[in-house]
Amino acid sequence: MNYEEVMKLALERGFYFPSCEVYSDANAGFWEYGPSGVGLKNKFLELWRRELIRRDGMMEIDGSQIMSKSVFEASGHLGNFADPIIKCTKCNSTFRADRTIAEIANIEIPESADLDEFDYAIKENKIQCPKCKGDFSSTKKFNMMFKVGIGPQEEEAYLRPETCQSIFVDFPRLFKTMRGKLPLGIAQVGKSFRNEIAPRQSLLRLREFYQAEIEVFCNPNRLNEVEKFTEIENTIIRVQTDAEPVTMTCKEALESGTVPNKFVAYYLGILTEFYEKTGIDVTKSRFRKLGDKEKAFYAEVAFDFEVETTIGWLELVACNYRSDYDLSSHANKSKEKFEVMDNDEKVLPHVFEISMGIDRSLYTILEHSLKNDEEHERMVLSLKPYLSPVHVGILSLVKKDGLKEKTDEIFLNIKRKFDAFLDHSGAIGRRYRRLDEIGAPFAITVDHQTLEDNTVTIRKRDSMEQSRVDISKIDSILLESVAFP
RNA sequence: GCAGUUAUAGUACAGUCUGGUUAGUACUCGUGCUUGCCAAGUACGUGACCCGGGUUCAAAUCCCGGUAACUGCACCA
Repeated sequence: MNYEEVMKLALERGFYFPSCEVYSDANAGFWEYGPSGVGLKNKFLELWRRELIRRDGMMEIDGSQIMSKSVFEASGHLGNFADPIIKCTKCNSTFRADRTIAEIANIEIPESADLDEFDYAIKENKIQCPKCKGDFSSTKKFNMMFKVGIGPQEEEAYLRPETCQSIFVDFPRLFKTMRGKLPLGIAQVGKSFRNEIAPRQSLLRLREFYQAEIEVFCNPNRLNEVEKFTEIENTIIRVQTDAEPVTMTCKEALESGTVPNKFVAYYLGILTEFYEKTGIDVTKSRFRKLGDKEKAFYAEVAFDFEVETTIGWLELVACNYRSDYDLSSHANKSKEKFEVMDNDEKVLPHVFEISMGIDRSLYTILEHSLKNDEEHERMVLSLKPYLSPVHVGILSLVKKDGLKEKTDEIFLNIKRKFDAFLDHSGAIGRRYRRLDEIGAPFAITVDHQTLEDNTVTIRKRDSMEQSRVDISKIDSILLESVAFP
């Protein structure tokens, strides 16, 4: 299904919708999750915890969203997370100063250069607006971080532009108190904030968005000593270094040198296995190796995990080998020690990061799962049962003759164990269709026979097949069917 | 941020050009009846002109300004 169909479903069925929509000054780039969206998100994160955090023995933290100025001085975000921009005084178009100068005058000025340098180059080369030939204003820095003022003095602090900085600054304490041993994965789920110039396409480019980030701290001298590698050596991944993605096993990726070491290959493998279990079609995925110009300022090697959707390739996860960039920066700035012992060796750990965009992942799951079943004239959201916001609909065939009471009784017995949805009203077919659209894998219907022999029918979402089971079996059937893999 | 397009119920659309009665339709949603396993029928009901200003006796409709969404460009650590 395409973006429009997913959007319609999201609005009609409570997956997500614009923030503050009743007010006309609502800003672009902010969206909220409704009940169905929260259900899906929570279950997605539970799967993430199972498949990555627990599988690899990582620890999870929950840090502050507002962080002090020093953090971002050290991380480089105050210096580098800003683009030099110039604005045309005539038509108001905004351009990147470095790129415009490179394009027109063929002069390369690094983006981190002094602003004077850009102004000088623009003046010397008489560079004008490519659109209207107007003159440019002087160069300014546009920083994508939101600044906030703390306390009555409004002291300078920032909303985090990525969740991982808490992981870096917390690393010394966590390693000491939680009996850390390299390699050590530390994870965090939470919101990040970026003042995007042009937010677009609902969940796909937000100003306030969810990330699930993992930072794996490792000994850079032991990147090929990964025992767990055998678990994923035959897992198939798709890697793109040139024009087209190539399908290969993790072992082949390692041996061909496509992926630099066992350590990175292992995480690309378990990440792919995770996404396969979300129901995203991983044959439409790729790890795209980024060139030097595309990489973030802190990354040494970078792979973007991208998935093909109806609106093109979508970046869901950034995998960056950040080396010791972050820990040494924070060590220098804070004067704290970040080295740790790895057996007898004292090392400043390197970091491999798996930075997942949750909102984009949820969109992709919805797009890949939503099907138009033309034969039965219905939309079906074929979510994996363990990701569905509603596990089971509990329906009475009709309200009268005591069926309602019997249905209520069944609902009462299972509503704390499963995400169950009770519905008595309207035609039975309509109620099935509604459940199909929010991805409920099962519907249990109470009919007249139920009153005689204590059996109900269970309907499966995808096949629409029904079977009769004893009420006493409902628990165990559901337990097995909606369990995480 | 630039350009173009658009903005009417939960959703999709009509009406706007040519200002004028109670803003219409479909689906959805709620209640009743009916039926009794896949969006049926039937009756009733809830629900909307993006925001602000201007023109006018009168503005959903015309004008100006904002905001948002879509498309393209630019941007995307």
